Amino acid sequence: MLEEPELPSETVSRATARAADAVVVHIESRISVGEWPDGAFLPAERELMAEYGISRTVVREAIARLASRGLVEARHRFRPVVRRPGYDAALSAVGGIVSHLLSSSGGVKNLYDVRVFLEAALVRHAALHARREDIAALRSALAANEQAIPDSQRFYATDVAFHGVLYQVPRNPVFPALHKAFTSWLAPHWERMLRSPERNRINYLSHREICEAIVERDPDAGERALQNHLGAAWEYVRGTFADPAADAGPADA
Amino acid sequence: MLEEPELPSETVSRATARAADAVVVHIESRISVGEWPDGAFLPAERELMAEYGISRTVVREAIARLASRGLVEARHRFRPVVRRPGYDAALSAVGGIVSHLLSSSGGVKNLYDVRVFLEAALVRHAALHARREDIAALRSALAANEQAIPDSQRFYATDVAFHGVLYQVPRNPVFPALHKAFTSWLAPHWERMLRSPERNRINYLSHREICEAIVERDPDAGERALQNHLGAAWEYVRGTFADPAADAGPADA
DNA sequence: TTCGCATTTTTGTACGACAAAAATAGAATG
DNA sequence: CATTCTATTTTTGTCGTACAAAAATGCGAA
Repeated sequence: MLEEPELPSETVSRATARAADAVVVHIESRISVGEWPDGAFLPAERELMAEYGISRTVVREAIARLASRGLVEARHRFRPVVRRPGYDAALSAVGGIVSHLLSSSGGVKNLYDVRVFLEAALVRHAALHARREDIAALRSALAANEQAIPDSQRFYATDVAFHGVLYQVPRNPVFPALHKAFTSWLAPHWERMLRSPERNRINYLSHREICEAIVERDPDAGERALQNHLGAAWEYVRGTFADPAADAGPADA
Repeated sequence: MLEEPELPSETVSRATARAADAVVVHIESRISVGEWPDGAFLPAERELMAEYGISRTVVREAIARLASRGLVEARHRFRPVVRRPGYDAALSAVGGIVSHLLSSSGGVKNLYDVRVFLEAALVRHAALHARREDIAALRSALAANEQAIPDSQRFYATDVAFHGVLYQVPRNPVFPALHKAFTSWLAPHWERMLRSPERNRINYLSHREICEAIVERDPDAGERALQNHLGAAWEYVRGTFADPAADAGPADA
């Protein structure tokens, strides 16, 4: 069924294209066409060799490139698994660089500020456009949050879930993906943050304030509450990493 | 059946990691330490072979992985160039996946909506926090925009620049990187959009409205103006790509 | 000096090989 | 019969070598 796929090299206009590039493009198209459904195994390397008439070197390079682009998930010594790209796959692809950026001066602060900025806008949006089911989800998450106050471990999970509801309100799949990305990127710092039921209680009250503002359809109050909430949280995580430039902020501990 | 196989994605904790992984990590550290400054050439493959005592296969895989993460820029048949990762490098790393997402149903709309959402928030922020120099930059961009009305080519550039000023106001390098990413991702669609001096004039007037709202410190008016502006633009680009799900919006041409 | 050409280096690709891990088949057991 | 353990076959990760083509380099000529 698969005759020589002809490896057209016109895809890359400049310079002589790598052989692997054409294979990458072709496999990409086969994936997006649906020849291999999400979760399917890619053919063995030798099979692809035979199909495309290329050496294993090229096959491996092509697979590596596909893996780096998130279209296949290649675990060590396992057959590559086809992954239809999603918004979270896209964001996990940046994970590597982001980890570098986070270790650079001010990286955490920059990323955190973006999160605060985005989430403040999300609260405004929720206050103006949240539907009944959104508010129900928010209240449910808030209740779970309250019940978890004594258990810091569980509180963190419900905390993340509460904020996650905000990302679901716009009904745009990019936002939940962003939420996942933010939490996974910033999680290392949060986990080092000292926790306590008292601290959890304060955070819970902030969540309730945000929730109430949304219910009251008051975007300004919601935005203010969220900025206070996350601003206070920043003061707590600030000490968990050594970043000389982090002190550039309001100089008070 | 995919049972969750405990996902051992810890890069190097497991000893069974790929040989290339260790090399990648080491080279990463050498780059971030500054052993090779930005723009320097990476040593030849054979040299790295000798240094790390590994085969060329592994060297090449390591370089490919570094390239996919944006730490080196490997052009065909040229020595890899070291690139200190920045926020835009991070976002260009997602480019590959995003292009797939854009071709999927509703992908353009989702991304565009996120842009509108973010930019609306940026306008609010600018209206509340723009400094004198920000407003000067905004006015300057607006003037350039006005002068470019007859020349659609140049108008597009000044259009992008005007919106870019909004991303600079928060003084957070993530935002300009996002602006670059958005424009490059959505550019193919914009370029196919038909343009005309009349259309340019309308867009310019929208820009002026946004600028005035910022100067007047009126976030609500600014947000409204921007949403009208980008909403109208969407109606114009909507026809430039064939996406059946794009008609889910208000059904009028 | 600068330009053009020949030589060397380096990259891209191919082929073959082998150890180790995974996948599979087959035998032993209840 | 189903199940578990074992042996065999695949498959992957890595290595080595080889060679064409492109780039880098050096060298001679104008």
